[in-house]
Amino acid sequence: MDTRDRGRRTAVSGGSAEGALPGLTPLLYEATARLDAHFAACATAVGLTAAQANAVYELADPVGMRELGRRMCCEPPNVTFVVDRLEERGLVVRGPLPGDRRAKQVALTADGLGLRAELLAKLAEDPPLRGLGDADRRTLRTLLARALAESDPAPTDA
Amino acid sequence: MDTRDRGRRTAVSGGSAEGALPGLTPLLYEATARLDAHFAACATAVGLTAAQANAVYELADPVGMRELGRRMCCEPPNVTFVVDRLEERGLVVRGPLPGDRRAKQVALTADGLGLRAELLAKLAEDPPLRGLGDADRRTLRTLLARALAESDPAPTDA
DNA sequence: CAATAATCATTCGTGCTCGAACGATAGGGT
DNA sequence: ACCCTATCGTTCGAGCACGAATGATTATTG
Repeated sequence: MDTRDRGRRTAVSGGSAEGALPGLTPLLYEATARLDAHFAACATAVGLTAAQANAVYELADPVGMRELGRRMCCEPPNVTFVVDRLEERGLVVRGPLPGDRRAKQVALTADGLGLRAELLAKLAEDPPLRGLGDADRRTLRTLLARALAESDPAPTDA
Repeated sequence: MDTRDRGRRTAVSGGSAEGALPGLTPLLYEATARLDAHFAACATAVGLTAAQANAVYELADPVGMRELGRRMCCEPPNVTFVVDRLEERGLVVRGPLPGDRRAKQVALTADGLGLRAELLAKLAEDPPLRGLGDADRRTLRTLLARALAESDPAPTDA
């Protein structure tokens, strides 16, 4: 269903590297897999791939390719690729970006806007991970934040 | 570093679909991204891609292609692809699987076994997500398990 | 102002992943 | 024995994602 499930390797990091508490890592992977699956299902429902739906989702307003890539969390070549597909289907158009002649501005067409509305509706229909109360969700968020903070993150500035 | 970071779309599922608690979904994605990054770094350190390292990791004993795919959480064509690369490098060999002439058995060579040992050593070196005490880890696991259990999982049987 | 460096989008090559279709073998029913 | 179905691994086509290199434009520096 999803673009590709990234070869979860739940057992890998969850095996010996986890110490005395097995099962945590697989759960993390499973959780993100659920989120991915939900998004991919909504994308498929409106006739898009997950990557394309991601682009459409982020195109609430016209932006340059670069900015779109930033929002999609991917590299420029990938943006070019995905936008190519959307443009072939008439869902977006590339135009000049005012104030910078080397950049291009991507904007949804009327069709694209309609599809985006459909996508948003689908996404809101049945969000996953609702099995927790508000207090539990807060605890979960706190724990995750702490786990990540005390771990070794990617250097904030290069 | 990773094979590809799957276009996280943290904002997507974390935006309106999350209700009154923003920031949970991005944290989940970030956590798995850390795990992926750690694994990919270890893979690169021993001269493998993440997918190849995943296969090598799972090849503790000789298995059929199908079983290997199951362990790697991916589809058969993918196993063929990855095993092809490993076989070209002399890290694995394909042989007949006793008792079933259409299946093949994949086994690590001596080189493959050596590389696997290196990989395991690297993986154990500095496992991520250690920033939590044992009690917090247990809580985290419990919460995740509950969130997933009460959500709508993939149908257990097709 | 001219030369250099930085940035933009693209193209190219490589790798990963999947679904569909294929030949080969295995197993069940008649 | 014979067919029919299921399974095994592979091949093929498509899409996603990245790093490196390119031409066009902008910004900076001398």
